[in-house]
Amino acid sequence: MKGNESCPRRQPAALVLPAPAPYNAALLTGKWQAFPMLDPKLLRAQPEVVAAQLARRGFVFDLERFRGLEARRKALQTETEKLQAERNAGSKRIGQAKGKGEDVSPIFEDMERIKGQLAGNEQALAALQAEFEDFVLGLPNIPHASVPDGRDEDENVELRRWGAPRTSAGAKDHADLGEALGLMDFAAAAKLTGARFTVLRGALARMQRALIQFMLDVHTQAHGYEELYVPYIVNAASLRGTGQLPKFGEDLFALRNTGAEDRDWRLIPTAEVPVTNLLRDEIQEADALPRKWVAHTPCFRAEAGAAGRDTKGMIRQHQFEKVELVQATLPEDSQRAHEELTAHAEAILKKLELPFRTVALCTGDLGFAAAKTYDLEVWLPSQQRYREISSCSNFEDFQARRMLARYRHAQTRKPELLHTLNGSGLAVGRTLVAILENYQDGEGGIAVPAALQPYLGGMQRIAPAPRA
RNA sequence: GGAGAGAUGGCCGAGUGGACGAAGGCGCUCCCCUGCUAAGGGAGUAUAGGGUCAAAAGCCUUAUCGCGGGUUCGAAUCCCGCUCUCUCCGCCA
Repeated sequence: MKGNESCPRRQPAALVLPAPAPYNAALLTGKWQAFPMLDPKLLRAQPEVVAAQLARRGFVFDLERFRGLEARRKALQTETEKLQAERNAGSKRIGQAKGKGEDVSPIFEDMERIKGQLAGNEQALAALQAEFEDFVLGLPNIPHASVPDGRDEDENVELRRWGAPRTSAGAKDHADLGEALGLMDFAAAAKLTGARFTVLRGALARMQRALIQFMLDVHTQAHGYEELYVPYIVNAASLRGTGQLPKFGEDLFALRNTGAEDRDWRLIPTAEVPVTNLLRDEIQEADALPRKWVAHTPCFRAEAGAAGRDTKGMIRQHQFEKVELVQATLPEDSQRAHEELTAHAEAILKKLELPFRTVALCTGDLGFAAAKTYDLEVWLPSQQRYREISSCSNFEDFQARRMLARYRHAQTRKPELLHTLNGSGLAVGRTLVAILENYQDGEGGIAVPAALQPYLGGMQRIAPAPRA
């Protein structure tokens, strides 16, 4: 999920950010994490550092508002807790006095006063804490130090290319190819539902299923992931855990008639949500890490802000299939795991012999929850350019903090936040698109990638429909 | 969908409105004893916040016994609503 849309890229001239605070090595290379960002302790201790780091990705951190909220919270909370302590002590004294048969009426007078003050205070504090939480939940993750600075996708950095792209003109796009084969039907889907859906038939429907099977097999057998089957409907707590809520509710399909008034169920936008949330409120033993999970699910996205983009074909749909990789690691291992997970996604493209490139997203293009992201972009001959087919991100402790996903430190035996990562391995619909376009034979037929043939009963080519 | 039972710490399990963040047991950690793949003895062992501190330690403090409300000076305990789990009936892939 990209969060950059809602992050203003230009700062108003009136707002002058303080000079970045001196690089605090102790804070940034703490006992178990390189970037303990959005840690409330750091937020309070050095909000300017947070502001400066978030500014890298074009996010304006409202220092003044934060400081105001924080000052009010501190005063109110201290006072409220003092009153609570008085009340608790008073109650205890009543119990003790009664046990000895003493008169308790003077204590009661005192309690009456405390009770009155507490009622108002507790209400005000709850409201203030809710406001504070909203503010903090709206803060995106801090880019990792290795993420290149930049404003938008034009400043992403290409890391490597693989394969030889077909640069000759005349390649048909996947929608034309699929419709000509009679195996891809957008009109039928529009009748059934509306725009941005697809009906696949025959060999293409089967090829999509084969791709799912193929990807799952590679990741479970060659890359060591455990396969999961998970719910396609999740609750709000799960969406908050991975960062989709509260900020990106517009991108999600919400369900009605769920059987309970206050039940807030949504269709998953990615398997990341149910899979990563398995860790929510759990403490892993250190030797159980890394956890490596792979799941195939359909994904549902409202595409609220995408009107007019990629309107033709299967590139941007409300419903698509994806095979998702998720890892949970020790903090010190997440950087290495990120490289590894990206390589696992790349392996699928290589086995399918699809030309692609790997880019490092710049700070301005990073998703809301990500500290660092590599996108894999596959070559689409009809567009003569690379298009995203996988996004592999390291979230460090950002999701873990929201989810309270922890592990027990081997030495200290204390619970510590773990790191989470995920990546598409791959987006299946777009993989199908890429195969159609890259394997078109110029006569309306589509060759089947060698790696996929065993999953299609040895089929080597999808032949064009006979002319009527 | 109908009827009933339940939810307490890593696990099992006790808990009379007041000394309960919670007996006891298991597990785990450390120590002692023991010449030995055993047994015994002792100590410790929930989590998340806030304050203080340059920081850590420490100290002070709040909250948490499924979740949310309520009664009360005081709630694991009483009342109401909800969620989940289990059993039986019905329906169903």
